[in-house]
Amino acid sequence: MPMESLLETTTFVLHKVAVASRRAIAERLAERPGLTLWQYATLAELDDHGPVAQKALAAALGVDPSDMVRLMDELLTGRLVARARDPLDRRRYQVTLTAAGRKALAGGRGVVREVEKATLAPLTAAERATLLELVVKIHRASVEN
Amino acid sequence: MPMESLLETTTFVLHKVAVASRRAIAERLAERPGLTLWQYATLAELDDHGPVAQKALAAALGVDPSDMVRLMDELLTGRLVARARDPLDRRRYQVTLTAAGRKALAGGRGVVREVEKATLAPLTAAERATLLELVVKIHRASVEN
DNA sequence: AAGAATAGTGGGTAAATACCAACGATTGGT
DNA sequence: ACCAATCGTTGGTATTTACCCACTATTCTT
Repeated sequence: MPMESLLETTTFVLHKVAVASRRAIAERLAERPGLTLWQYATLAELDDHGPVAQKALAAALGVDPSDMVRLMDELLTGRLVARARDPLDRRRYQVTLTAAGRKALAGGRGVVREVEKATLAPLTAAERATLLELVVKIHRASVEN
Repeated sequence: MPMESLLETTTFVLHKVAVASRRAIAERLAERPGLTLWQYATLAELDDHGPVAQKALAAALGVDPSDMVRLMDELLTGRLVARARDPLDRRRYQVTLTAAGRKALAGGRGVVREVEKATLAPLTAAERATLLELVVKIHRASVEN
């Protein structure tokens, strides 16, 4: 049998698959709840880990703080998040999800679930779980330092 | 236990992992064999599927034909590939790997193996095989139309 | 109180990505 | 012979990504 060496480099295939599904999600996210992928990720992270400072948010998502500012601008004008100075350290903000933000997030989650169901369709439920487990394992190792 | 919803979206984690390892490979590829990621992929594809026309090459890699032209320019000036008009259809080229191209490809493969060994280190050999199998399965489905 | 460090901000950029339209040369259909 | 389609090519462009530096306001260190 032929070697198919390119298809044997995990990174290459991984990247192709990731980019494709990322694109699919971004497109459908843009039309329905009207969210950017990063906006969605920010809302999700915010929902996962309570009210946090912008910098912590940026670090959690792997985004430059200056880029997080502009992300916040968008979310604030959409009133999807609210900001207040942290009384304990008035340099920091405490960023919180608004009701509208929670609603947008819920819509986004629906889209993500839907698109992933399609892109991961070639896999059985067990395989999907395994895939997630494996990539999370890698991701965890790369984050812990 | 906390929900960690973002880490439960396969696409998000997949993308993070893919981008990170892709970057690592690109950096080391650039210094040692002096190849771009796309140049490497082109050489690999060329090695996998014999001499082919530029358009077929572009299609196989998922690249726009006009971008493939510029890729070829780089590979040609490095004499890593050679082109000749296909005698059966003189619109087409037949692109082939040169000895230098094969050498560069070999170097690239070493780098890729090395980097992947590092990035996939959190996984056992069996898990690495499973991961590759799963993403290839998804990729195949997305390519076949 | 002075100086160092930190959070957020604003302004900018270099590179990568992924396209598109138009064109010459060549071939296939009729 | 004519027209349509195809291959490679040129010359663009819009978007995304991922940075960097300098600055203000505030806090921490000593």
